[in-house]
Amino acid sequence: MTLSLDDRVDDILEDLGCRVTGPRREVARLLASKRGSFSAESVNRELPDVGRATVYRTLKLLSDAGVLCKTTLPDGSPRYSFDHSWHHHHLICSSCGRVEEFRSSRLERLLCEMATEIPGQVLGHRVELFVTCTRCLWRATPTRRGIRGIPRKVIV
Amino acid sequence: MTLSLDDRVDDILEDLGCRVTGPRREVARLLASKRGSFSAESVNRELPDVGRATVYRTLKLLSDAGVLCKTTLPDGSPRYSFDHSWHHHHLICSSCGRVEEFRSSRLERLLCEMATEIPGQVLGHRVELFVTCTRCLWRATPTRRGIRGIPRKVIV
DNA sequence: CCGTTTGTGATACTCCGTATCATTATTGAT
DNA sequence: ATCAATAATGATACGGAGTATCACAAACGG
Repeated sequence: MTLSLDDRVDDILEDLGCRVTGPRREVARLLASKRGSFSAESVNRELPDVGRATVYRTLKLLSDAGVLCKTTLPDGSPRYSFDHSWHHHHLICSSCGRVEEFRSSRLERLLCEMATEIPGQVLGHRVELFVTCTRCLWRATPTRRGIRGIPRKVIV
Repeated sequence: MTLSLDDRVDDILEDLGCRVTGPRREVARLLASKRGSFSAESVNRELPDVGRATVYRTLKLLSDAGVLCKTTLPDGSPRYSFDHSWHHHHLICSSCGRVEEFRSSRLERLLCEMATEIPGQVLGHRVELFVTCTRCLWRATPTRRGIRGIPRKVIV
């Protein structure tokens, strides 16, 4: 049973030594209702009573706190999504912008090894896979049988 | 002997079926003098006689043509750098923003394998390693003996 | 050298994010 | 319960990044 952000904000803010305020709760309540990824501007639009600066400040706060994480779509536009606290990477649909998480221990091990061979001090990494998600594939060429039969032409 | 962008623009533009114009040559000449990565706005500032729109248009043109490639710094700000035409990834210095290229066939093979296990159609990928480059490490703790002795605490 | 086509630059706009700053709300202490 | 210290807010304005528009200028093929 995971509490939604809506229920956890107060604790999160207290843990950070921040004040629990109305606007921050409003942002959290809205975010809790979001599935997938969203833009800062959408949050701003959907909360006309909360100042723009406060929206951005709160998103940054929650990102720094590890509650949200920020991704960049292939076209450069930023998206926020929930960070499920374990180290992960993103599967980004180039078509609809949907962001999903993935992780691969093999990938992590390899990157960790590579870090020892790289000049300078490696601080972290980011891996993004650009995909057409199953939903978009489906929309493009709907088949009774699902996505079976669609060629997997992997360009990497 | 590699010709600098300065010398190649005319051919590149002709290959693309574009006209060879003064402003485009000016941008190319400036880019040729750049080392590492740069922002669109710096190009704009350094070429007051070339319109802002033209600068952006030319950068996009050269990016689409595969001459430049666009990276995103950890803070989200875009940077352009030369694309050395082979598939590669970026080593980004979190401290000074310097961008270097790297590639690892092991990494490519792994990502290619992973693509078959991922739902949806994988179109491509992006891997970024965030580092403190040797130059910045050196500036932080200069030693007679170079960067030897600096602990490699890899957080991945 | 002339007309078609492409490119240019000024302007204005959107989005994303931050700085400033006077005003308001939260909070710990009383 | 009240109060002062402090943190947060929202309005405003700004900077960077990028695109749309459109009258005008340049390129180049014939």
